[in-house]
Amino acid sequence: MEDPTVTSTVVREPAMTDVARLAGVSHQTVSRVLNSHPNVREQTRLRVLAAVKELGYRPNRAARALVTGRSQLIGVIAQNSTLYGPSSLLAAFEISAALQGFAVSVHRVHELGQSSITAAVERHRDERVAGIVAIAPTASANEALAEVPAEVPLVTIDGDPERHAPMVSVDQEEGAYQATRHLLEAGHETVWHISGPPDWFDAAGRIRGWRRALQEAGAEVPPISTGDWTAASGYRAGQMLARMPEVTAVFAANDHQALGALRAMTERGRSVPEEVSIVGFDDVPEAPYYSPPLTTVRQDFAAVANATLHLLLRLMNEGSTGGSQVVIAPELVRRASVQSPTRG
Amino acid sequence: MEDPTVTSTVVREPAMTDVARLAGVSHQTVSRVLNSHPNVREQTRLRVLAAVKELGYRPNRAARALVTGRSQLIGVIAQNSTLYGPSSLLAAFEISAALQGFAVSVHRVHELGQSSITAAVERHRDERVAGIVAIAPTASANEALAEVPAEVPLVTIDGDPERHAPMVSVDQEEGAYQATRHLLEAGHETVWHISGPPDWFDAAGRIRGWRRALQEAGAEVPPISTGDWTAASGYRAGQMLARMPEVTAVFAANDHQALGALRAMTERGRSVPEEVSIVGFDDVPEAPYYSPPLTTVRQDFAAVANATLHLLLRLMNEGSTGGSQVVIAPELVRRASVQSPTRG
DNA sequence: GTACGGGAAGTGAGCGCTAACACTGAGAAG
DNA sequence: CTTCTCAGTGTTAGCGCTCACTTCCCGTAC
Repeated sequence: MEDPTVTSTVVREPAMTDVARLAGVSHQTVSRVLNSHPNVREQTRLRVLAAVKELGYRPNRAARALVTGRSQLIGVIAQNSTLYGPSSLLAAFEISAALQGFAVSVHRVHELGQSSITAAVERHRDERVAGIVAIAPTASANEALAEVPAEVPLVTIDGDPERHAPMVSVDQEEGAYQATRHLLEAGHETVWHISGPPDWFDAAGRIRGWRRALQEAGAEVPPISTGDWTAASGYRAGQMLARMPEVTAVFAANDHQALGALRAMTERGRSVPEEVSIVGFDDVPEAPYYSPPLTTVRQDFAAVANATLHLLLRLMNEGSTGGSQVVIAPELVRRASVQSPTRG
Repeated sequence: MEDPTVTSTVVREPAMTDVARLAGVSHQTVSRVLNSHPNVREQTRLRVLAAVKELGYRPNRAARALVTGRSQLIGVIAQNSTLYGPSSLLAAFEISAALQGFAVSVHRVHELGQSSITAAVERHRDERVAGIVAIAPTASANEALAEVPAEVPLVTIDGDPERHAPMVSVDQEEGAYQATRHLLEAGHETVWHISGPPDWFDAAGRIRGWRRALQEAGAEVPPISTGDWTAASGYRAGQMLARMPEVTAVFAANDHQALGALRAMTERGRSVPEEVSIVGFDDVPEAPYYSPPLTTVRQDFAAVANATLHLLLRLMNEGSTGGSQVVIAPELVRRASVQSPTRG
């Protein structure tokens, strides 16, 4: 039989008062040391730190969050997808945030409808996150975000540029413009486009850039094939385009659609780039190994993530930054999928 | 001039007591309603719910976490990568967790060394997460995890099977075995392997499966080309293999490496599948659109995510489940990159 | 000498919640 | 009619922190 008073002693994690007792100071001094406040004698500071280490003390962030009303947590809303762009972005953001000492709480929504976005925002606010980042590439998502009270620090990625709110995005229009110009300059009479889902701002921006380049060059603007970012949709679009002999240049709204189109062309015996040139968008790591290696437009996701975090940090500290929007420039990457058309 | 007592009133978020006051009950009753405790009269319940709605009350999870010692948060440790496997897994897990009402806090580590894993665990424990999931595909990561105190609910994905701990993984060896058998049955004398990084358990398992299939068939076990999961490394390995006429069948440890090898073969004029057959692993969404469409092994990440969550939930509720390990079976997906060798 | 200033601490309250316990009243059991 | 039970509710005490305030002490100015 053991001593009941001993067995009943719950093994409690050390709290700030335990550290204080060991260091021979008050809990307030421990708090000051841990939050690197000034006005603590160096000698005291070291004594506290030693006690922290000895006890293996771990500050309770829940308690801190309770009293300050803010946790050191950034809430991210992303969609349920393994699309290259959004998931690269997410990974990059998590890295950036960790570097600044923030943990990241991710909430995936299955669809970008208003209600699920709103629910995700609510969930994050329950958690008393310090700020929210939303990857909101569609209009419906942006409508939901517009309803979020202004006091919630919120930065949108790839959102509606018309919404006057803190936002970071890649200049899709510019990227698409460059891609299309590149094909035009290679000598193609016009460029066909396999777009992304039209309710995505990215897709719309790429369409605008493509169209602007064609119009500036006085080229015909052919009908658009609409895809859904998947290789499968690019393949279906490619099957159509492959049948039309006048198609010599295709700009796909992302690399995976470009791959699908490539495959369709190959199957139909239209060689790329000899007969048909193709340009993608994203520069996925595999793009150099497609057959042929894909010319594409690179987006700098790390830069987007960084800009997002810094915008959010400013928002959290200063309350408001107006509707500052950051736009990151994309970059054309030339590989082997573009060539001058063989004159009939 | 306004009444100073009014102007000094800070706009505070409604707390449980505010709801209680409005509903004419005690805050404890509100708590009971919100946590769906029994022994609350239906009529009272409705009154409370109405008050909650009217005030837009949002329970403070930090306060709850403080008193219960646990948040409704699951901490995930993943590596800094956009590798298809890990990121699909992560996305799938976030979905599963959200379905069960858990938020997910993700911590990305840049390397899988002991110190960074330990730091990530500590960070999550600070946060008082209810449980931790670690995607820990290397030995060093597993060593760090072995140090985690047993009272922390922890489930490892793709970890060291030798470590007697709750773990979920895909049967890599079986998948590789099937892939290799498939090539052997097509008539190839032996199968060359482009492996993943050897310190990854997945890579090691695939090597074992490949070797077992060869040995069972009495085939020669050729030297391994080691890759790092990227298409670039597959390409480099492929450049070697393409120069060796005796190479007619290649099993790449993932689809991206397979793509790189494919590219190298094509560049060297060795047609796939006519001269060389290739099998990958993962079944990335783009695999059907490679040239040729890639035969590969599919991993069911949603099943892994689900199993992980349920194991973790059991661990959280029951304290221990022994070292239960769940293994998910992979599935061979036949496409066009495998063919019988052309007899010289 | 007294007064003052400010660095270096400590004290007490309270953030919003849950757990434990106390209480109430109505119906069942004796 | 008392006693018991138990559903339904209230009361109280913290959880572990930070914030606002107070206290102490020493150096300097007058």
